[in-house]
Amino acid sequence: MSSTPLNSETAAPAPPRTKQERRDQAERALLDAASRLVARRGVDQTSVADVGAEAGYSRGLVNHHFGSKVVLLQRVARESQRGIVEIIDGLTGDPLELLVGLVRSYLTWVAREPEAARTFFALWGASLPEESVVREVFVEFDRGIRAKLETYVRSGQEDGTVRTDVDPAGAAAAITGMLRGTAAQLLVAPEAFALEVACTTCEQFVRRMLAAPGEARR
Amino acid sequence: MSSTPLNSETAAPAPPRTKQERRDQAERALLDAASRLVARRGVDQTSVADVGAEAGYSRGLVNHHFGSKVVLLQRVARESQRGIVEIIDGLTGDPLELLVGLVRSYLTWVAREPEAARTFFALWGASLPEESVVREVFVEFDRGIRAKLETYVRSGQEDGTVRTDVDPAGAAAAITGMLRGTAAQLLVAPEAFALEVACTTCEQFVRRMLAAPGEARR
Amino acid sequence: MSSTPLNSETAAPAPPRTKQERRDQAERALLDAASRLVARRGVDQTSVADVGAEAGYSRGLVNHHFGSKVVLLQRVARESQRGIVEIIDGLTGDPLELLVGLVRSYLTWVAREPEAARTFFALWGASLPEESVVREVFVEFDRGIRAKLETYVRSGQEDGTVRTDVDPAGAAAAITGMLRGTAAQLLVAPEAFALEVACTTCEQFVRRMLAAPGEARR
Amino acid sequence: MSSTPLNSETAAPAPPRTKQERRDQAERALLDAASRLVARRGVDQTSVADVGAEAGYSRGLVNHHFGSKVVLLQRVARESQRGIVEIIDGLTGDPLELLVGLVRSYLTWVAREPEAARTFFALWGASLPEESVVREVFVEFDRGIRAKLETYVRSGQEDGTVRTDVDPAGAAAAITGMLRGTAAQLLVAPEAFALEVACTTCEQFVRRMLAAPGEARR
DNA sequence: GATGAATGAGATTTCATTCAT
DNA sequence: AATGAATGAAATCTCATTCAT
Repeated sequence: MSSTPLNSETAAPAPPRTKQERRDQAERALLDAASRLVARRGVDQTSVADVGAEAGYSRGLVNHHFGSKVVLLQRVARESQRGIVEIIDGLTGDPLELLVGLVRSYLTWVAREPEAARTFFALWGASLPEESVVREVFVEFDRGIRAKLETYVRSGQEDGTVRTDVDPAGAAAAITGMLRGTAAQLLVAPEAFALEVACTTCEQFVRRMLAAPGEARR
Repeated sequence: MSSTPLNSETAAPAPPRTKQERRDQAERALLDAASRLVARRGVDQTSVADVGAEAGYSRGLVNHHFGSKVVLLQRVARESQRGIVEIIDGLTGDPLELLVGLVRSYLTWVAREPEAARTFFALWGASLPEESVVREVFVEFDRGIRAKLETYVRSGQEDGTVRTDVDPAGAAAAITGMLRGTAAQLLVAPEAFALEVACTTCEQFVRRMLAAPGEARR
Repeated sequence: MSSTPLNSETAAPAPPRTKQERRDQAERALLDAASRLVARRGVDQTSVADVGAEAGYSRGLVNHHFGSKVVLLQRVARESQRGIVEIIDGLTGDPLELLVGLVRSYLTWVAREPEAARTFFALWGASLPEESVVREVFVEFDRGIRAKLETYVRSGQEDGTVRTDVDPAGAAAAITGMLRGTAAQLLVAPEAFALEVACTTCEQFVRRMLAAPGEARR
Repeated sequence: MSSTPLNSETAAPAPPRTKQERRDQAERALLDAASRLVARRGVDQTSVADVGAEAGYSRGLVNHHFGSKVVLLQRVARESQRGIVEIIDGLTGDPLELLVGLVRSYLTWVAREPEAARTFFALWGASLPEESVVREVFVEFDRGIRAKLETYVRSGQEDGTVRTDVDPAGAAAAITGMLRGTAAQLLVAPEAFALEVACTTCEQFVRRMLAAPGEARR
């Protein structure tokens, strides 16, 4: 019954007062638990009861909060995409350097937060069959990512740092593909793979593909 | 539209005489059925009973032949990888042209045989969670693919068609990643995507990355 | 034939209020149903789905409550042993009379409650193969039973009612064996068998074996 | 086509010539294999396919030879009873000594041939539920065993070595029960049990129960 | 005589979902 | 808000049996 919220930042979250806070806290725990389990076992091998237990709650809480497993998965999928969106939105510099910089940010994210990355990739992998329930979530996501990269290519072409003989949409798709395909290889067999080499090589790819003749070559 | 059952190639195979023929024919039918269903619904949403029925046999035949679902999936995974191996092994020309040619062969394969490609990608997607039962099959496959591409890059460097400031292993991983990631985008949302543009852009990527200064630029 | 539902003991229990009550009631019903079915058909011919249905619940409830068939069977086995434990613990008198009295109590129990007895014997029978999942339950039970009887023999030897040239452990095993083997014959073919004669003869066996010279002979 | 049956006793059986010999040899192998598997895993956990394989033949041979699993089991059950019949029929001496001698023969048989004994006991155990398919085989067997022992008791009473205040049928049942129940305890937990002590004690039981006053006491 | 391909019923188990507490 | 008892569909796998070779 104490009303002093001391140490609320560093201590474990104090038991929240309001229903809304309790609700939000449970939802957060469920989403995190689902994320971990999806990364570990995959979408279909993760049960809603497991998610509840992993979150420290009951078997029934997922349905109570999300209504169905599909809704939970779509929420987790969208949350898993935020890591990548934040990377892209956090980049700075002129368009060419931004696109080159994306390579390193993306691939080191996978190495630095493999669990979060694996959640994203497990869900993406589950979207590849024709009738996947998360497919639509990734259709939208992919469209958004490519649109952003396309914009950067175009503005690079406008400010002269990017060659004009490159198709912006095609380059966006190719870069997206290269990063995702390389990151996936990394997750499947981390030990078979020199991150630093792959990273540097991908940077070269992007730079040589896009850099206008006047730009520095590496 | 011909109604003459003369064409023995397209008609249903005649009932085989020997046990071995029966076994082989059933196995073929089961693998093909499993491939179709995995492409459509994914690994976990495909039941062994469905596979038997889709193949025109009984519910129990998959276990009779393969012993378990896992064994079936690993067989299907390995078979699905053969399409890609055949593409790579079918390429000719000097190393640089071969690597550039790979791009078009790979991406048009996906467009030409989307069902076979989707089988491969659905299984690859299923290999991304940590505890996937098909993971090992793709670890080996990826290693083999990268090793082949690395060899091509090296021999290109030896015969002077490929720049020597490129890391062969890194380039192999990046090309593998680019093709796989681009193809996957194509399968997730074919309508969002101009195959020809993506194909041409990826060819540019490879050529600009690898072509030695003396080589023709496009 | 009374149509008044006054007798709350024999009527179906009222739907319970709390979760714990519901759980206990379901568990009781499942254990009783399993006991009946094991007596009738044996361990392996009893399916968990049958148990659920026989108990008036759904097919899935056994696994919901007990987790697996093995756990259920081990619970049923332990419960089936209680009838015998209660017989032994309910005996009174000096050690010799107690051991003689055990014979009649044991064998009339089999005749009086043949279903409960058959559950015990069906499970014991299932424990005889090398790899039986209930073997351990009977290893412990047998040890306990023999230990008790051994104690009675010893104290009879101490108070002079039991001959001292008898090995207590050996006598415990022999009595246990005689009762169990005789009871089993009774269950296999009740019609081939005069209970009263068998009972009297077994009492003679025990008395003549154990009675010290000063004790009355029958 | 050689006609020299050299070493037919010590060598592996020569490939038999006639169809009948081949048939008999296969049948023998199947029965032995079934016996081993029943002892190890029990009746229901033994599949006919396993029996064929354990015998070194094909999955289908059991049904080819015996028609059904039930028939095989009944054959195995009858064969498993032969060990005990041979023990009883091999005994000599006056009726009292014969019955006392039975104890040692029986219990040492269990210790000496535990696998054969366990086959018998596993099948007997399977006969205890009400609807067992081998029940009838043991009903007959028990009747036969008791009839034999009853005869011995009667003739002992006639020649004066056995007390006349003992019911012959009751004693037959009690002795049968004691031996079977003691042997079963031995098989369930051999390590918990001193064979020699149990054996000696059971001999005492029989002797004290049956010996006429003039007979030597031990 | 022997094989083993094929069937299909049935076993155990998992699990998303519903609902009373 | 949260729990967890209960359901019943569906999954994998086992297996006795049939039958063509």
